[in-house]
Amino acid sequence: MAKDYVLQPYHSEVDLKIDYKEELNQQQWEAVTCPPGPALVIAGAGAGKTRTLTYRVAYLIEHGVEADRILLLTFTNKAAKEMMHRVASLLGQELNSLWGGTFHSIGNRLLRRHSQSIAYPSDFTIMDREDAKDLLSACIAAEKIDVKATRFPKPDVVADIFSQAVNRMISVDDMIQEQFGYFKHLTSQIEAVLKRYMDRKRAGGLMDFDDLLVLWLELLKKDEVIRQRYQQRFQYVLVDEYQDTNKLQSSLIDLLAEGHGNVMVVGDDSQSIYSWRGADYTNILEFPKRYHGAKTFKIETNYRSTPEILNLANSAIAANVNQFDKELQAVRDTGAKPVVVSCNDANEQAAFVAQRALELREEGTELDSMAILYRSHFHAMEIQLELTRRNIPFVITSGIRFFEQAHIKDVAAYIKLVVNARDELAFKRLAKMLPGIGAKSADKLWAKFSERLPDRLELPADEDGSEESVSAPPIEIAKILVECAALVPKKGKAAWAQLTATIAQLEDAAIRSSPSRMIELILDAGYEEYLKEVFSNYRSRLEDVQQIAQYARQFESPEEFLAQLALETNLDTEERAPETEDNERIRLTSIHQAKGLEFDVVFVVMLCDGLFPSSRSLENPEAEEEERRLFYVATTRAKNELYLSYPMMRFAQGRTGDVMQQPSRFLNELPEKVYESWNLCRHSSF
DNA sequence: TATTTGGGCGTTTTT
DNA sequence: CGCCCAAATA
Repeated sequence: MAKDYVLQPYHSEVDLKIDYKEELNQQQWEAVTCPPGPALVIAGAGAGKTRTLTYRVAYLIEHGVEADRILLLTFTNKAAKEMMHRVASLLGQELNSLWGGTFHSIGNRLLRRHSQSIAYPSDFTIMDREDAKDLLSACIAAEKIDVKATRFPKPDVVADIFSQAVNRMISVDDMIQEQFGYFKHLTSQIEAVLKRYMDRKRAGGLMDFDDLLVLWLELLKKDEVIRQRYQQRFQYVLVDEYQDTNKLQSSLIDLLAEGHGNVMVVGDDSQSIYSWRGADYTNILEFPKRYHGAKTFKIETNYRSTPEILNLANSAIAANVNQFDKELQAVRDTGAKPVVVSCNDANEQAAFVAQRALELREEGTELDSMAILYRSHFHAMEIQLELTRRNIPFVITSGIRFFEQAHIKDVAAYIKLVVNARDELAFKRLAKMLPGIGAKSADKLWAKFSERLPDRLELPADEDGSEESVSAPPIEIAKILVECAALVPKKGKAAWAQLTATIAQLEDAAIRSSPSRMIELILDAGYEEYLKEVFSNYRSRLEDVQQIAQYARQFESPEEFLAQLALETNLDTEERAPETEDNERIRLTSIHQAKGLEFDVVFVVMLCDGLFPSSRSLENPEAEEEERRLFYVATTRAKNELYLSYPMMRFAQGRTGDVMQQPSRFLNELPEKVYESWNLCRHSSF
């Protein structure tokens, strides 16, 4: 323990670039300048969480800590980028040696360097959710389970069982006992699927998102040399959104900080909204117990919202039992009361939102600083239509993320196969794009193809933990494809030959060195034709692919490009194409994705019981509390104006006619004095 | 008969 | 968009 380790400024205090006392409030200042050792910062919504963390990093660096001794863990790529950017601009210098990123991206970085220690190739492929599901389906099929007769869980559900188990660090058996009791009798079969799934992943050099964390932890636990190396390297560990970490993530942090205990975690238990992903907010509640002598800082001054909005937010969260005591203090001047708007149906609600947004714009609020938030992506249907109809520009962070769209994944599959010939999923995806080849033929082709791949070399254990990876001699994929041609149905022969030729060109060293050139080649070699045939919106998809080619220019190898592609599931439109003109757009987003953002005006829509809170969450009180925290997150995004709306009727699926909706219980819980009511209903009988 | 392909319908939240 | 089932095709 570095008890008497005192931070010494590089220069005398007067020479520091940043005047911490001046730029921070008292509570923030205390956290930022605290001595080394464990620290818990409880920062309410809008209290300057990011600010505190970035100033802390700057403070450490200004006090002589080398940037590469700091590890900054965040929840989203966006948050990571923003923080790195802010620190750099605070200090007026680029900080390339500072390790900052999501848990998953840091895991990826470490595992690439030390893949030998966990018996993986360094060019392992990262699977997204869909890939993982496909592989899981294949495993269930291979187990010869009669899914109909046994009512075996769907691949989605199996994936969830596995994921929850690893993230919470419990066995699959326990996981089923606890939350999937109705599959108890299938436990041994589910475990058999898991075994097969793990074997297939390893055989194919594939990792799912969870593996990036699981194997990272395994690496540190097993390999003492590597563990000590990183424990010594990262003298300061800082974690953002700590309330959303799960057991696996907190174990990683604990292990890394084992020697020195210099961990600063920042979070807000009231904003914990990821328990469905295994997040456990007892991590934050019990941090002081786990880290003896931890200092706790509370930052409770809210600079973001008007007192009226805060008032509503505070009363919204009051119904929750499990939380730290804290009271957000408003410092802003009084503003407009939040409005609860009842509408006839979703169309009227959409009309209201559009209308109000236009009025506010007339009054001088830019569309850019307005957001429409909802619980689930499909709640935004009518609003999208209405905004399109009225020519109001908008950006939507949709349910399907940019890189998960079919055409992007198609292009990636070519590159993936060239990089990693054992990638079963990439192979099958390419095969199924050809005419006359469906799931069955793809299976057969893969069986033939994979049996012809050379055995993987036994990699020698690496004594000094060198960062160089051992590379096997390249596999000539095109050649093996030719050997499989006999199995291709007649209809697909020509296309198979073309695919073979394309792969051969991609394998060529000159092309292979540039992911961007690879993509251009894929387009020219027939993928553009394919796009035209298959998709009605060919133009926009082609543009997407061209944009990807552009984006790929910054990467020097396809491996690097693919890793980034897999981890940045969420790259925004703005980041892909920096806006040239100032065309302002209103933002549509799920509340989960709006976390950490703020807007002058916020509309929260579809506040119906059963939609928000979702009907599934009403089954247990803990889930309901989480939904309430989600509501709290939504309301605290607003700076100046907040509109909470709900339709009285909703078109029912399956049946004809409309179904009556009850306003959300979260609205009913609010004291009437905290909001104003607008009733847009034409029928006033209820 | 074995597969592929097309159409209809329902969506929690994400790295 | 993906999943599932029914019709079309080899």
